Amino acid sequence: MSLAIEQCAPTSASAPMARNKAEDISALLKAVADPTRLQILALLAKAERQEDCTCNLTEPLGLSQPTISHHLKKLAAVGLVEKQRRGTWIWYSINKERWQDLGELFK
Amino acid sequence: MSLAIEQCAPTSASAPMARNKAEDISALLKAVADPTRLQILALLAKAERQEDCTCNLTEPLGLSQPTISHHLKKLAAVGLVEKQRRGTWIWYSINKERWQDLGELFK
DNA sequence: GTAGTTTATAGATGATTGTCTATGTATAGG
DNA sequence: CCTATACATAGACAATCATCTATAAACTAC
Repeated sequence: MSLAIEQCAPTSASAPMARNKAEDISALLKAVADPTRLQILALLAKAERQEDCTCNLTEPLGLSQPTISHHLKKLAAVGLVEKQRRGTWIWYSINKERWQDLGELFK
Repeated sequence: MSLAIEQCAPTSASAPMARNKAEDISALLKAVADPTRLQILALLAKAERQEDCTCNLTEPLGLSQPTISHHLKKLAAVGLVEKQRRGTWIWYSINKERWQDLGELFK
């Protein structure tokens, strides 16, 4: 009998992170894991009063208005951005609490 | 002439985040924005010596071995996990520097 | 060499997704 | 009412992706 380099004991066969929880976190991360949405968030962050309307996002990103609307909806669905109607325009801003939630994930 | 509620001046028509940079960050986030990969990372984090081999991950996650291999490859591709062969087994562990990079994104 | 074990790769398939065009809805001003 | 503007929704399409089965590759032990 030889010296086994190492055993492969099933040490971590314990219960994994609950699937529900993993899916919730994944949904939040998926929302932010898109280059266009990252660009949108960066634009919102540096805009005056940290808010902007859809019409100001289409031109710098070179995308159609429905596409920007689609991305804003995804961001709003997970609470990462908030919308506020003022007259004809709808102003979007980053929800900083939700943003911090993301930071907490990687501590 | 009436009182306009608000002007919609194109304040943030300045240059957005570079597309290359947005795509790089997006690639890193996509790697972690999957429920199964989040579960894998959680298992690695709480395993003895913070490492585990593929064979220990299939059973608690209820997925086939090729599927686990596929996910580990994706995590390794962005540097989030490292692999080390010891005998027949290959031990995977989290790259903590890369993990911290993720946290820095949301500060 | 052969046999057994662990991991990786190839190929297939169904689901999800980012984008577009076309159209609908809501608000403002005459 | 009508017109113009801002935004949302619907549907289509190509690309990406998570999973599987089948097979190959790498290593250990004999």
